[in-house]
Amino acid sequence: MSLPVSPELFVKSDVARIARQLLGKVVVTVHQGVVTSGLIVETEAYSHRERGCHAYQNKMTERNKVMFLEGGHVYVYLCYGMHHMLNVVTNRAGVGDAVLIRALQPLEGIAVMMERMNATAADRITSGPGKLAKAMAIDRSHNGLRFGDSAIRLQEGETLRRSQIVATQRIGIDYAGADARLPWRFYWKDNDWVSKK
DNA sequence: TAGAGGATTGAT
DNA sequence: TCAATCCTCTAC
Repeated sequence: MSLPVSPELFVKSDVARIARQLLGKVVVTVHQGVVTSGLIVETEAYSHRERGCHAYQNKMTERNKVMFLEGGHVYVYLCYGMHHMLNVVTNRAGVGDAVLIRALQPLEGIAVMMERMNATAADRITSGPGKLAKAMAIDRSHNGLRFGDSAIRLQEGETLRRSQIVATQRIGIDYAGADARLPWRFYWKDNDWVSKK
């Protein structure tokens, strides 16, 4: 399947629902003519209404300004000085919501991804937000692009049943207090490519 | 303008 | 359990 994801998905519902609906979709990147792609198996929702979010209370900064573009834009930032995080901006322009893509199941370009990861096996090369960005050659040059750009796009893939989706609390945001306990991490049940804590 | 810390990862 | 690594944000 290579149907592009309808842009309406990113603006027509709340960010947690969109995070769930992104499971099974396909991320495709083209870097120096090389195509890589993977099924989304893990996501996290971030809403301007809670403390875990870079755009909490809709506060715009130099880093997060892309989050305030219309849903369907690409938000990439550098974490811990070395890892790039891939996010899908959601909601209408002016509202800072986004979905973090945390893990992929590789489809195309597996040999290239292994090479980029210095891996001798295809094992777990995209199981984690920093890893998948490196494997798919995603960096801050993608920040502010729209999904559908020649470098990065989202396509329809597999449709998951409700029973195949697990919701848990998000990872690595203890600073968010009670909001850290929101069940806004979604993953594909029993999928080997989900990141492990 | 200085200082603290982070939506992670991999090695010890 | 801890270091790597650098950009961003906050406070002064």
